[in-house]
Amino acid sequence: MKLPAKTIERLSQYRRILLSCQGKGKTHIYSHELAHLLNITAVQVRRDIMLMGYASSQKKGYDIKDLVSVIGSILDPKKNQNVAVIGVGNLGRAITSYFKGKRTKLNIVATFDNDPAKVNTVISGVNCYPVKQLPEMIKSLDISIAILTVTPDSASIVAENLVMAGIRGILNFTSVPLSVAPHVYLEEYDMVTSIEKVAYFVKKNATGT
Amino acid sequence: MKLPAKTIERLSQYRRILLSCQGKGKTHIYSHELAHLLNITAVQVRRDIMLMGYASSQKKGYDIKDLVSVIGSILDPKKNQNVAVIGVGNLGRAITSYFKGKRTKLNIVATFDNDPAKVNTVISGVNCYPVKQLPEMIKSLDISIAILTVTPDSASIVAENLVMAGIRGILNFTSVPLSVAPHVYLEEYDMVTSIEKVAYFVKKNATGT
DNA sequence: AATATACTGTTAATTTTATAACATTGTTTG
DNA sequence: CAAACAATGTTATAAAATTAACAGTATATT
Repeated sequence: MKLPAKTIERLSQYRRILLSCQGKGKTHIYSHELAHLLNITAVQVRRDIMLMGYASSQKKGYDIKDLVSVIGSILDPKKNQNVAVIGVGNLGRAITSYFKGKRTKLNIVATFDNDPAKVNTVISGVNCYPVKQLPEMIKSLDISIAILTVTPDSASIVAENLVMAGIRGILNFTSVPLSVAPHVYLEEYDMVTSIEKVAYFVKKNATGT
Repeated sequence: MKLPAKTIERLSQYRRILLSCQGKGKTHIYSHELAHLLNITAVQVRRDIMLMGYASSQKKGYDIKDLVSVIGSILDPKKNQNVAVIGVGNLGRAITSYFKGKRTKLNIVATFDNDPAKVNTVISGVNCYPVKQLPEMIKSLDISIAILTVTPDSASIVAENLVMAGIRGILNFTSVPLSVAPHVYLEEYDMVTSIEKVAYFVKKNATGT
């Protein structure tokens, strides 16, 4: 089964919404309800669900528990995937604390920083190691995914080390575009670009063009 | 001129790269050089540049100064656009300090928080106001864009207040999908989704499918 | 000066993503 | 029970984004 990348992104969002509904005691949900909560169309919801191969048994909407389980069977790994955050600045801390405990199969198990004041401290329950120890810790903790929140000047070299240490996926929050071997999945996100994009469309709306 | 949203995102990235090259004394750049630095194709670079309506005068590549100026003429507003960060947690701080001084026409002029310990402090040179003062400050400081980094439970209500106060664009970093009036440009980014996406493709690569 | 080279600018084709259309089916209602 | 209704599942169409193809042109080369 080969799902579109955009569908994968939405599955993650569906699940969060569904879990939240479940927490409120809801057991079933209509496609248009889910759509409304995410500001997308009901067709898109149904199509995504169809692509997963799930079909609602009733006309009372989708069974939330089933849906969560199906999404989990697609998104979640069989065995745990371990994640590291490289760079314990404000952003690294935000991500670590934000993500902590969000998913059971996907855990942040280590953070890394060069600052001696940060090394060996505990951030949201996760220990901070010196960047120098990246290779050994990646192996010993079986870390497959790295979240990169270091300063721009060290981004490239750290990424290189990550790849050499055997990392399989990188989520890059630095402003430096990375280049990695093709077997490493790379996702980049840049906040300044997002802000500039919003600014552009705000300006565009204002001027009417 | 109506440029694709994806092109707008890339223009922002082109500019950053170009400015960095300029800082190194480079005056001209080939499409394939720029492409390589961003891990995209040279065709895409040329196509984006074409869409802007710019043409290189020489075969020595694009004049960097000209390109930066053309991109600026598209992305930058005539008069300053003011930005506010709502929610001074780790993420809010990260964004504020990260963005500070990055662009001349786009400035973070205020932060907002409910925590009395944070109110009236200065974060990266920007003053923090109580959330209660949002409406008046948005007007008096002429803020058109808000970056939302509050806790999930208050995201919706804060967004509503922002819209009522006359905000024109929102960049939403909370995990709560927002719904705003159509005249407000909304961009959402969720880190957990990004991490889960990376995890999915790492898993998928590993299992060979 | 003619030819090869290397790059750009543009149109065409392809791929990806989203939307629309519609047939199907359970549920409700008169 | 039959008709109307409301929801889903699926195919078809449209829109957006990327990639490919190729013509055009300045520069370099012999």
